[in-house]
Amino acid sequence: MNTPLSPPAPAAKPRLRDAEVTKARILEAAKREFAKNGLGGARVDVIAEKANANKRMIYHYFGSKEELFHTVLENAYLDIRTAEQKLNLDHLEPPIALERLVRFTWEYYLKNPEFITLVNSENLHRGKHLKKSEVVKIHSRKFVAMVENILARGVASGAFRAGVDAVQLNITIAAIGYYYLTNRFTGSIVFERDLMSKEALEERFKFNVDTILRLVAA
Amino acid sequence: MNTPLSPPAPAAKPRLRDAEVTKARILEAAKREFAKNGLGGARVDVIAEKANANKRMIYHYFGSKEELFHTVLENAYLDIRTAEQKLNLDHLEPPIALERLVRFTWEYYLKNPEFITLVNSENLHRGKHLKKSEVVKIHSRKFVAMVENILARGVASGAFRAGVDAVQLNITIAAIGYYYLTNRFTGSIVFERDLMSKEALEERFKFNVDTILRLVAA
DNA sequence: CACCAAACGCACTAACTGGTTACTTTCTTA
DNA sequence: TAAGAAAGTAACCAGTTAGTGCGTTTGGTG
Repeated sequence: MNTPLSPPAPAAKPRLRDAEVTKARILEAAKREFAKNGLGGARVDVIAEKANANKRMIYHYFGSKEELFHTVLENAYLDIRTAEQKLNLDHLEPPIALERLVRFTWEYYLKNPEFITLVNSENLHRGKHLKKSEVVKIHSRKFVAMVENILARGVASGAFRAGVDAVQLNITIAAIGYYYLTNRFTGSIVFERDLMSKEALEERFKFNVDTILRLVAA
Repeated sequence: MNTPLSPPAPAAKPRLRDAEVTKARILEAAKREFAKNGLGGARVDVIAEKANANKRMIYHYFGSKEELFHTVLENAYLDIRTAEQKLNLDHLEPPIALERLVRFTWEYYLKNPEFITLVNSENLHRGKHLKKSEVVKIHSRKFVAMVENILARGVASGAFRAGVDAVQLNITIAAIGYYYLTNRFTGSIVFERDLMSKEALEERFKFNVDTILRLVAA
């Protein structure tokens, strides 16, 4: 592509107009706005403003508010599934692998609170957008296979009991972190403790690891 | 109040205009509409129509859309807490009591799906409405005390291990049911199974009881 | 460097939405 | 039973919202 004397880095050419960069800015702003207010509560004008883009561009690149939401949601799923695959749990001792997975899930939710809110919003809409995303299903299959592999190796080594369903385990690992964090506001009120203090988060994480390991223990 | 010859039952006088009945109709319609579309997505006109009441009445009785939501949410919490208290778990064997609680929680979520969506909506708004509800806190304290009692009796009888925090246990019991049901749409897509079939629900319930009993087992 | 497609911006609209004004009808009670 | 209070209604308003028509600017290419 580059001539011998041209700058080597592709990023060295900062164009004033760049469709990809603008799209990315819109997606990032949309993720935040959708996460903050839900699909119904999010405002297209606010997304445009936060993205430092013209509202017209949103319709040019994404067609409609719903299609924009669809893209944001799909990206969010692909992001967490990709990160999970990078964990490389297949070569670890099964109990260690499981603890790593519980930790990863917990920390991912903590660092990416938009993920939780986007998923909640999608479920409020009965999963109508995600249904169309074949690519998400493919990635999810790999993820389930990963957990199945850990379970099978654990049973073989005698560390785990047999008969634990990988999907149920997956759901449970997600649940005990997700619920705590998505309901952190009402939870802090109902239980009259700050569920988000550093100590509370640490305590909950340990509790979660304990819950999962006891669940599969031989 | 009644003269000796007047009808004895207070319900025997069906008035065309009854503030309490109208309020109740509005609250019921609002619960459904808020649960279906969230606070932001719900439409006051739709609530009025579904309640078979004039929109003006909503503002007359509740002041604003947000105050209406507040009332609906508070009622939802009071309803589940009241039902929990009626379980009368204090005289049962601790493991039986815990299983009953897991079953109750699961079935309550199944029969009252609006509860989950209302709580999600409230958390999207950072708990701003529930904060004001002192009465909810009082009921919640009783609930935590109930679980503490079960745990203490279980430890005393040797059935449970010591050191399990009642609040963490509460959260976990709620989480494993709540997450499964609130994310039933995306979950059914991602895991490529119908999570809401009769068999799937039965399987999940058993898994949940198992999870909790293993968690507290001595 | 001329050209044209793609990127971008402004100003607009039709439909909607929470909330209100001004009014009528029904119920209660002195 | 008269009268006032409470319940209920219809029409309306001002601000907002997703979505567009159309003109302008930019940058790559022959």
